[in-house]
Amino acid sequence: MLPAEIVPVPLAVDLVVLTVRDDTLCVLLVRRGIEPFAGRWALPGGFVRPDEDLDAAAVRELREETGLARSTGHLEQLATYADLDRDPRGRVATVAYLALAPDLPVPVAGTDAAASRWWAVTDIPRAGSDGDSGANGTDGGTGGDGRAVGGMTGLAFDHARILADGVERARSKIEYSPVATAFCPPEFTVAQLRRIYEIVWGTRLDPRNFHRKVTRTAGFLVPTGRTTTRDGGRPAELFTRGDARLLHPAMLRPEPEDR
Amino acid sequence: MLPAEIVPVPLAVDLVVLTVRDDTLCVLLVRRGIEPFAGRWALPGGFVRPDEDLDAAAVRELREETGLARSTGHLEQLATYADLDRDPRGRVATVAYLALAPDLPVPVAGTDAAASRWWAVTDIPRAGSDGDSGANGTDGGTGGDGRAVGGMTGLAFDHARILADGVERARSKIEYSPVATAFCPPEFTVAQLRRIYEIVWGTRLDPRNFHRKVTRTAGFLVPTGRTTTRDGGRPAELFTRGDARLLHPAMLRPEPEDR
DNA sequence: TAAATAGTGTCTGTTAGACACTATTTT
DNA sequence: AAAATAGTGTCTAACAGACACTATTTA
Repeated sequence: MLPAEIVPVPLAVDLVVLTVRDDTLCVLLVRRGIEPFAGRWALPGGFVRPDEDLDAAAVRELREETGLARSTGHLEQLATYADLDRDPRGRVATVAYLALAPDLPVPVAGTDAAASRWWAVTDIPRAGSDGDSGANGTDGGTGGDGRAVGGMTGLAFDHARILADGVERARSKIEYSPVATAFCPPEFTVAQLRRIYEIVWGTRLDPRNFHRKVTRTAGFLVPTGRTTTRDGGRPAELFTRGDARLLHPAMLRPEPEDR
Repeated sequence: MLPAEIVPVPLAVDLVVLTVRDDTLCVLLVRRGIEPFAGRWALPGGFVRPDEDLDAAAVRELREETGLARSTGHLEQLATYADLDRDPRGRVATVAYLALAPDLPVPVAGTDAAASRWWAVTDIPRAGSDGDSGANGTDGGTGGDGRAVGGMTGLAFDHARILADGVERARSKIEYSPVATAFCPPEFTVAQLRRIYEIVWGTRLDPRNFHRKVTRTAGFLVPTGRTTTRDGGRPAELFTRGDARLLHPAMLRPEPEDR
């Protein structure tokens, strides 16, 4: 039997769902419809049901919030947060997951969310703003340098920290694994993949060296033989994801640009 | 208020405490004194107290089980495990931590553990064995290839999987961060550090190239000016840890040796 | 034709791996 | 001196970054 003095805690999963759209790294946020933090923006998530494992709960939440199928994109456990004061209702432990997805149709409103939308990670709503200035969609220009995640935000709970951890994980993981392809549609060009790296890292990459690098790293890309039709330019070859799980050698993230 | 249908779960932390001793990568295991799995070997750990955060619980358990001070070695969150069937008492979520420590004196028996000792990670007790064949200490020769973590083991709960995840994390983390120094005493030689890499990776490294690599990677090592006295050989310079948190460029893990 | 994007080749500097060689100790 | 370990230098192959150049499309 369990010792009597143990206090069990409610167990939740929260999702950092990232995508690249309109040349911006975006995260899916939902506006909370209930207390605590009613009206504030938060990461999508919910409590783990008594009959499901953590991964199953994350997959279910992802489907409920985005309609994303299990096989699309990438999903991995990020970290667990259980600080005593992170939820005013008392201690709640949340297991955060990181999801990377291709540009999706407008998200579906979840069960307990009044609304949901994509936010540029450099332009997270501040405390006090109602966050509707950008209508539904991302606003084109980012105020930041393309790398930082706003420090003082109005996100509910400790979700600003979880988001920052998720973005940092994504930025480092595309260095040594091919998960950047999770941001791409099933078939994609080298230029599309390069834009992903440039946007996630906030840097510029030489198109020619990038092309050589990704096409010659074993298992990264599989040529389909097909090409895209383009407007003004040579058609690009289309690729699908290879079966490599790690990149040897890794992609090198350039030093941050001074600008 | 929390929705009524939420079932709170007991929250524990478990530690994968690794060290290098007698030229072997070792993990600290405790023999369980109480049910479930009484008599079986398990990772040290315990339930999170109502008034402490996860990191605090991990630090407390580490001190209780090993006497290890907070500042020694390295401690980081590994992953969270909450499968429904991982504990016969019902669902228990455990947040696993990875600790890397220098070779320590014989561990102290914990509060609810009948005994504790270091085990070579390649020689984890099997189901059915009582695990006392090696007396107190690690047995010199490893049966394995120096890399695998025994698949079918007799560890309690899902601790074999957690241990495997922890070892894999350690093996990859020393590639791109200087945490291998956490296995070393406060002052150490290049050869000591090289043995750490060789033992954790299960490979041989060229002493001369390794020396050049670690001494020329900015922030990895700080020379103290002192040297060791040795028996038969030129005295080696002593170093302390540098302040780098990431290695640029990373250490390269050689292909596994065929032997 | 020009403009635009895709893709190849070439040069150079850095670094990893192999290994000859020197340096400093104990026996 | 011999043995042992520490540390440096040198050569070569792989690879990243810079960038000239060719290829294939649309307007």
